[in-house]
Amino acid sequence: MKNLPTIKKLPRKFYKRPVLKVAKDLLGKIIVKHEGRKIFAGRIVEVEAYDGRIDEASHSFKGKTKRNEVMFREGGYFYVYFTYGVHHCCNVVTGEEGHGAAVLIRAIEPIEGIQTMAMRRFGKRKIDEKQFINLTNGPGKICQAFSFDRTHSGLDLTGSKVYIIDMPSLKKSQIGISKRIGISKSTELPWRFFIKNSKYLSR
DNA sequence: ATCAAGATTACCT
DNA sequence: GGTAATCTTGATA
Repeated sequence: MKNLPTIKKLPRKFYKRPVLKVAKDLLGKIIVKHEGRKIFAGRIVEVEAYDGRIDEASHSFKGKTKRNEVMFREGGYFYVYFTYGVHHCCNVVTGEEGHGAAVLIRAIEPIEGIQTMAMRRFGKRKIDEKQFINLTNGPGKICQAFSFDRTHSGLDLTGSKVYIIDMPSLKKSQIGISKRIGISKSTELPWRFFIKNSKYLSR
């Protein structure tokens, strides 16, 4: 057997790099969640970088607290928080221990587990293909579809419950860059990255 | 103890 | 385009 693509989890080394590099490199990769024998998976199409050392919009900007403790670990942990009394958002911790940097996953192209995602998002299993783009095109929607909540915060992404599968790197020309969405501080930083032609973006 | 803000979304006009 | 929903967190007293 040769020339078959190898399915490989991203290793610790991938995550322990600077947050802006990890953010761009996460585009096109596949995030996977196992729930018993059910599997959920999707292609990451939009992310934002947060770096607590220089970025006032980051939860970690003012130092370690009970809520953001996971952000200060070494790269490769899953940071999930609850906001607006309604939604969860999920992040990938990057860099070395103590950095307080993470990548917010903002939009995904659903691949596996779509019927269950539809159930969680819209209360029914059968949805029109047209609605696929509304399943996971926002950070809160992703967490609803995948059932990510604070109990998943601190999971090791090199483990077997939630992880990310390596995929070929994208060309630079396929990646779009913009300011981040929904923040009120450090708004000028161009730290949102997305796959240019994707139909599954949050906006 | 109290309070304001929040890395959002859905639904309204 | 505007805003209600809903509750945790972190800051201040």
